[in-house]
Amino acid sequence: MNMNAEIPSLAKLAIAKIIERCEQLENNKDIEGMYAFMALFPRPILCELADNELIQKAWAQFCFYIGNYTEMYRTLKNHQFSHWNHQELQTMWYEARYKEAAKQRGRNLDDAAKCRVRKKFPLPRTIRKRRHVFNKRSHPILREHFLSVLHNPYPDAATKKDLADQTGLTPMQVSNWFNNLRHRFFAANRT
DNA sequence: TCTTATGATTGTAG
DNA sequence: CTACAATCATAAGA
Repeated sequence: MNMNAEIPSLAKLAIAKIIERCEQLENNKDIEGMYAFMALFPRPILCELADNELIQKAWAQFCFYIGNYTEMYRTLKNHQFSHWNHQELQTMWYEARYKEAAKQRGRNLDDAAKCRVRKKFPLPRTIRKRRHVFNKRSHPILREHFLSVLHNPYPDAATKKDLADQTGLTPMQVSNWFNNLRHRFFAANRT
C-alpha cells in the first residue's frame, strides 16, 4: 500500500531532524544549546524550507543573539507567529531596535527616545494578535442553538463539544462565542 | 478612510 | 476550571 508515498528526500529528513532537535532544546529551555545548534547553519536556507514556527522562532532568537538584526527582522516579518509567542518576539523586536538606535547615537536611550523608536518601527503584523473569521456555516448553527435555548443559554461541556464538532470550531471558540453573545445580547436588552 | 461587528484576551470572582 | 465585563485588535462594510 501507499505506493504514492514519496521517498523522503534528504532535505525533508534533515528538516524533520532539525525540528525534532529544536523541540528538545525548547522543551529543555536549553537556550545555549539552541544557539549552538542554530550556529551550525550558515544561512537560513533550511529555515525557509521548514515552515515551522519553532524553527523560525529559534532562528530569530539566534539572530538576535549574534546581533544579525536585519536577518531577525526579516524572519519575524515573514512568518506568522502564534499569539503565545507574540510577547517574547515583540520584546525582541523592540530590543533590537533600541540597540541599533543606541549604537547609532553612541549612548543609551532614555524613555522618550525609546518611545520614538517604537513609533518609528511598529511591530509587524506577524507578531501581533489577529482576529480570524469563522467559517460562514458556523454562525447559523451557533445562533440557532442560542435561540433555541434562550431560557438557558449556557451549554454544558457535552453540548459545547457537539457544537464544536458541528461547526469545526474548538470548544474554547464555542465558549467564547457564547460568552460574547450573552454579554452583547443581554447588555443590549438592559437600560 | 472611518465605522461597525466580532473573535480573542485579560482580570476578577466564584 | 467557569462566567463575566471590559477591552483590544482587526476583518469587513460603509
